[in-house]
Amino acid sequence: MIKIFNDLKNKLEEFKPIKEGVVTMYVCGVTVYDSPHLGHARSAVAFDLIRKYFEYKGYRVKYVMNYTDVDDNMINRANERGISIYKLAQESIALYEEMQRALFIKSPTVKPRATDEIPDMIKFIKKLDEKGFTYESQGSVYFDTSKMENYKGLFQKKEISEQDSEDDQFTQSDFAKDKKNIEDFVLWKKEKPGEPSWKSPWGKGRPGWHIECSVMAMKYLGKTIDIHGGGKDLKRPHHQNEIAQSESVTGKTFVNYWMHNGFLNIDDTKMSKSLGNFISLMDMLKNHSGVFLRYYLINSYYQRPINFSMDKMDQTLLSLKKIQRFYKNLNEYSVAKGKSGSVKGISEHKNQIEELKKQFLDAMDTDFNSPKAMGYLFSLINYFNKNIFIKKNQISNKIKEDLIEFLDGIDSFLGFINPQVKEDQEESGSIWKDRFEKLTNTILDFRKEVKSAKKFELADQIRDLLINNKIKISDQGIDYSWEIE
RNA sequence: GCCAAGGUAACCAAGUGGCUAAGGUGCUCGCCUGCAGAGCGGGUUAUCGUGGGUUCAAGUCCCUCCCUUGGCUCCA
Repeated sequence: MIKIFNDLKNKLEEFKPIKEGVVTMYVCGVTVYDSPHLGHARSAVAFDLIRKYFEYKGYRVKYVMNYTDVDDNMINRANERGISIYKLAQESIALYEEMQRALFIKSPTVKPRATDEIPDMIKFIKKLDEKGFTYESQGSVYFDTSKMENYKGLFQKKEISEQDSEDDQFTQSDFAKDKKNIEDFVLWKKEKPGEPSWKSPWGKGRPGWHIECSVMAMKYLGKTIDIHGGGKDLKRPHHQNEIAQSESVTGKTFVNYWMHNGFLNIDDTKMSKSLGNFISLMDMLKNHSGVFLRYYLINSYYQRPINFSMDKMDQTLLSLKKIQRFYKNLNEYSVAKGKSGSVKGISEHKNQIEELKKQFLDAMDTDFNSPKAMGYLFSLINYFNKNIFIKKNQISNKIKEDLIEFLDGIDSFLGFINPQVKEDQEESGSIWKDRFEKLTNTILDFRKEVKSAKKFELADQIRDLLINNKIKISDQGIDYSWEIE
């Protein structure tokens, strides 16, 4: 049974899909005016993990993630660069999808673009208009939040008193005068010179920010969807407004479970270009593998903020290596043949393994608590190192195969236990890889001879040369193994 | 100012009422090694920001204060 922390109700709830065996999931995507940064990666990995975990548990997942390709940022950036917003979007989407591939993020089932959905948005606003939830002001169409009961209660923990609301500085906003209520939001924005626009019953203009998500979510997933996700910054007003307009149109619950991922800060500060601590994901991938970044992100509970800093990377990398090494050791482990092992011992090991597997899955079931689950994975590793790997033939082939199957299974959503698979996919057929391996082996075979002859000084020089070229050597007595750092 | 998120060991990070507060990194000792590293094993540190309160029982619930970060409306 999967439990989800529902942000709207602020509590942990049992997940019950609308349709048995199917999960409908909508996640607010990015505004495609720039290359992706670490914060985008965080959100993308968090919801990818959730999506894939559902699939691991046997659900069929319909996963929609939109691209916002028209808004002020888009228009400003396109004008700065002297290109169309369409071209800007194409470029940014390409980069975003490159990031997805690097982080082993499965492509969403549907990836709609706002500008392709404008006729549906106009229909949607018409319906809102017919039901009396809108008004026009200065050529734009607004949603009248006072027509909706409990609008202020959405995602709100504490009641704001009328007095506080009156005192807020934003009541002096330039746009406040166009609205009836300060919380009202724009559905259709009147055309401004030099901006892209579309025809509508209210004149030329473009859609407001919130409308696109409601329209696309309902179009592809239905009037009520199981899960809606996004960054914590979208809770209010974006998601609040999505609920308001969607439920006003349909009269039904829009979303059953709301989920929000925490921010990613850098050195205790928000990433921002003006502070110069903006980390582009493409730059990051030059020095760190996508597998590793994925692991780093999954090591935090999705709801919590991550405080990123470069010096944390090293300690995290070491723990990842431990997992990957375990997987390798397990595959190479000699199991008990016939009745050579102690039956009692084998059954004890089996019980311990089953218990830790169960705890791992329980942690994942409880709101996808990946770091907690990782704790149990390490307990499993430690149990093996301590009780099984020290001697041969401690477990049966069945136990070994079961565990490998389990690890391969969870790797379908973790994506970092067995990096070999992914690397092979990328690099298979490369003659350079083959040649490089042969060359390295030749050098190390030579070093082996040198060591046998006890010319240690020369052997150490060869070792240093290779290490300086990022080839990590592990000596086991006279034998060796190596890998690229 | 208002709103939101957070403050758990040297560092990272779980734990939201109930056995000795997961796990990782670091440090340290041992095994291994020609040596080093890597690896493996043992050991190691937490009055859970502060002060009160509720309870048989609180890191976990309520209140005070302090600190960090973010948001404050056609910015996402």
